[in-house]
This record gives sequence, structure tokens and C-alpha cells, in this order.
Amino acid sequence: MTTPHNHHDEEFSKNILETMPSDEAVTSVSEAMKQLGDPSRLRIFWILCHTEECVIDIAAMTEMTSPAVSHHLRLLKTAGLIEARRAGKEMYYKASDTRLVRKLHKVIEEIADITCPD
Amino acid sequence: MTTPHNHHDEEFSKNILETMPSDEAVTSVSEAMKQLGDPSRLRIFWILCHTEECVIDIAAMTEMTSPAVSHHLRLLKTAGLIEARRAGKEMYYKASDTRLVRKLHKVIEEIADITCPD
DNA sequence: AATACGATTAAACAATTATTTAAATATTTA
DNA sequence: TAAATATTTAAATAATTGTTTAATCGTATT
Repeated sequence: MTTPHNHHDEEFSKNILETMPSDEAVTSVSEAMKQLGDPSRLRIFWILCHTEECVIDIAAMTEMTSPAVSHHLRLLKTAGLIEARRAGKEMYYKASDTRLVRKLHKVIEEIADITCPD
Repeated sequence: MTTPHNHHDEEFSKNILETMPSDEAVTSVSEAMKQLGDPSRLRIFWILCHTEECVIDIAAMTEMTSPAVSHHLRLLKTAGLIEARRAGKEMYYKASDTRLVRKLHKVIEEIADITCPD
């Protein structure tokens, strides 16, 4: 495959296309990013990276209703970013202990410190 | 402020709330994540992290129409993730040279290499 | 078993967003 | 200046998504 315009030498363009992330990689990365692309979920995720909490407390900390929190928790859980455990009447959520989560948490903290780009 | 349930000691809860990212930080981080939460934009962004390209070539590489690419480019540009320059009839786009962009690029490459979480 | 509490689900609504096709704009070249 | 090329904008449509309110489900307690 060749691009309509040839701004780079063939070797280079070929290399780019070959090292391009696979569809699966793109899907999984964008799926994770998408979940954190919502401010409510980002807040919840951040909290759960630091502590394990029940739904009511998360709702209080983020000033949201329980159903709204529950909805976001489900999405985060489906994406594999958080996990849950039941203790009596309560469900406790916390960030999953995976490389993906650790990297996302790290980049969030780093970006949050920047605030102004550059 | 105290959470409805007290699963942690007061000192700890207080500390969490205080270190919680500000609204501005949350907004800016989630805005960046949101842009990369779309697979089409993630692909485009990845390409532009590696090379400068014109719209037609990006469209060819991603198998999208020019208007669709143009639309995503505008969003990425508004978010400060990419920049543009005109050369004759063509517009050339590339990733912005900022800390934010470098960190996002890095985490994308890292996550893409993982594929399977954990 | 009845009640209370925590959490989830469902339905409805509002809002945002991606894609397509067609038209418009900008720049170069004949 | 007319035609060709590259890109953007606009209009229309389809699809996704977040939030709210009300109802339901699961667990524990009395």
C-alpha cells in the first residue's frame, strides 16, 4: 500500500504502517481511555486507585447519586479497571492490580500535575 | 466533610479528599483522554506522533474519508494534541511537542504492547 | 417473616457525537 | 481567470451516552 502523496521515502512509510498498533491494540487502548474520558469516571477511578470504598461513600465523595455511581462503576468494571467484593450489604470497589491500571494511574497523576500543557 | 460510612480513620479520609485532583485537573485530563478514547482519533494521533502527514495521506492510512479525518483532526487540534501548518494546497498535521503529548504517546505505546491486562 | 439498608436495574429523557453527502473555501497551475 | 486539487464546513442522520426517578434485588437485622 502506498499513500496518495509521497512525502516520505518508501522505506519510512512502509515502516510506519508495519509498526502501527493492531486493531486489537487500538481497540483495547481506546476503550480504556474512553472510560477515563468521562470526568465522573476519572474521579471515581482516581479515588479507587487510592482506597477501597463502598458505593455510598463514593457517591458522597463525588457528590453524585448512587445510581449514577453504580452505572459508572459497572463501566469501569467491565473495562477491567476496577474490581468489586461484597461484604454484607455493601459492595467494595477498588482499582484492579494490573499493569494497565498502574500505568493509567501514573499518567493521570503526571498530567494532573501539569495542568497547563507544555 | 465526612463520608456516610466510616471505613477508614478520619486522618486518612481527610487526606484523600485533600489530595484529590482539582476540578480543572480532572477536566483537562479527562478531555485529553476523551479525545483518545475514540479509536479513529487514537490511530490518527499515533500516526502523527511518528510523522507529519497531510489529510489525504492520513485518510488513506486509516481508510477513512477526508471529511471524517478533518473532523477528528479539528478535535485533536482543539485539545492541543496536534498542530497544523499549511504548505501550498496541503495542510500538514503532527503531534504537538508538549509534555502532555509525550506522556500520552508513551502510555499508548506501553499499553498497546501489553494487549492483555496483567 | 417483616423491615431496613445498600446496591443495581429499568425506563425516560437530554445531550453529545460520529459519519455521510454535498457544498464551499483556499491555493496552485494552466 | 478558469480549472484542478486539497481541505474544511454544513446539513442531515444515526448512534451512543450520561443523568434522573422509580422500582427491584440481595443481605442482614429485629
